[in-house]
Amino acid sequence: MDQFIAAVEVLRRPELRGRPVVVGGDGDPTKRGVVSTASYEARAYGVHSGLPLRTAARRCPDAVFLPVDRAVYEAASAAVMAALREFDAVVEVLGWDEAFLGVESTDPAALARRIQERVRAVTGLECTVGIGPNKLQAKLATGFGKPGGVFRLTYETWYDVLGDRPTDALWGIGAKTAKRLAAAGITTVSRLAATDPADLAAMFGPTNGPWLGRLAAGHGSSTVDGAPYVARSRSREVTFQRDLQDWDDVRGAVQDLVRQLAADLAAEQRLAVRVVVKVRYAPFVTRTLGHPLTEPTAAPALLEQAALGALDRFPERRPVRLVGVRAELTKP
DNA sequence: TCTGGGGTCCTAGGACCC
DNA sequence: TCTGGGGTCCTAGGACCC
Repeated sequence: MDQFIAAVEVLRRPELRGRPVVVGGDGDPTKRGVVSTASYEARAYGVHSGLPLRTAARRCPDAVFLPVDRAVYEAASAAVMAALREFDAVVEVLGWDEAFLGVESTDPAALARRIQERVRAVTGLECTVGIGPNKLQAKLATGFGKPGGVFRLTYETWYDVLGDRPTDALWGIGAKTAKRLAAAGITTVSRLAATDPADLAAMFGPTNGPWLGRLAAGHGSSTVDGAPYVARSRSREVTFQRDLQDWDDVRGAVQDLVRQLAADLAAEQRLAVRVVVKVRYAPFVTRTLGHPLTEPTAAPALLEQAALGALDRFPERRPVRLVGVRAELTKP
C-alpha cells in the first residue's frame, strides 16, 4: 500500500488530500515520538518514517500532525486483504499494508493492474505491485514501482536495477550489516554477490554469511504461505515523556503494562510461558531480563509476579525512558 | 533534534546431561 | 590429578522489519 497510514487518514478527512500529513505518536509533535507514516507531500520536506516528531515539525511546520489510530488501520488492512483474497492466489500477509500473492501467470502485469483496481474499488486506497520470481525480488520490485505502479524484476534485470545500489537496498540488510560490509570494501549489491561465500562465512557466520551472498544475487524463497498469522509473543511498552527517576514509578508502570498485556492475552485466549521486561535507560541503552512461568498461564497475578521478579533483577537503578513487558506464548 | 511500538529470527555462551 | 566429546536447553543481546 502507498503511504498506507497517511492514506487511510486522508480517506476519512478528504480536506487533507494534497496537504503534508504526518501520523505518529499522539499527534503532538512537541512530544517524544516518531513518524509512523508521512504523506508524499510531507516527504518532500524530508519527513519520513522513524523520524522524531519534533524534527518533522521543524522540517515541515505546516504539516497536519495526527495521532496513531491502530483500530482504524487494522480495519482498513482487513479490507485490503479481503480484496486480495478474491483472486485465485495464495495470500501471505506481511504486516498491515503488504502481502505476497503466489501466482503463476503468463501475464502478471495485467493481473497486477486488476489487483490495483480491485483494491481501489473496495478500499479507496492505492497500491503498488511488484512482480518477481521469488519473494525477495517481488518485494524489492514494489519499491521501484511506487507510487501506484507495477514493476517487474527478473534474474535478467536484477543487476541492471540493483547492481550498483548500496547493500542495504536489499531486504534483510540494514545499517549495521551494510557498515560491516563497507568496512570490508563491499559497498554494492554486485560486489556482495561476487564475494567468496567463504569470506562472508568468516565475517558473518556459516549460515548468515553465505545467505548474504545469495541475497545479493537475487535468490530467495518463493514459498507463499497462506496460513493465518499466529503471534509467538505479545508485548506492551511505553516511552515516558520525561525519564522516570524513581524506580517505584518504574515498578508501577510495569504493573500497568502487565494489566494491559493480561487483557490482550485473555482477549486472544493465549497463554504465556515466559515474561520478559525491557528497560531503556536515559542514554538509550536497552536491557532485557526474563522470568519463566512454572506453567502456561494468562493469570494477571502470575504475570505480574514474573514481571516484577524480572524487574527486581535489573542491577542498575538509573533514570528510565522506556519500560516494556513481553509475553512469550504457547502455540494455541 | 534525539531516537515509538509491535514484532521475528539468529547467535553465543553457560548450564546441564550422558 | 584432572578431565573428552557430543548434545540440548535456556537466556540475553543483536539485527532487522513494518
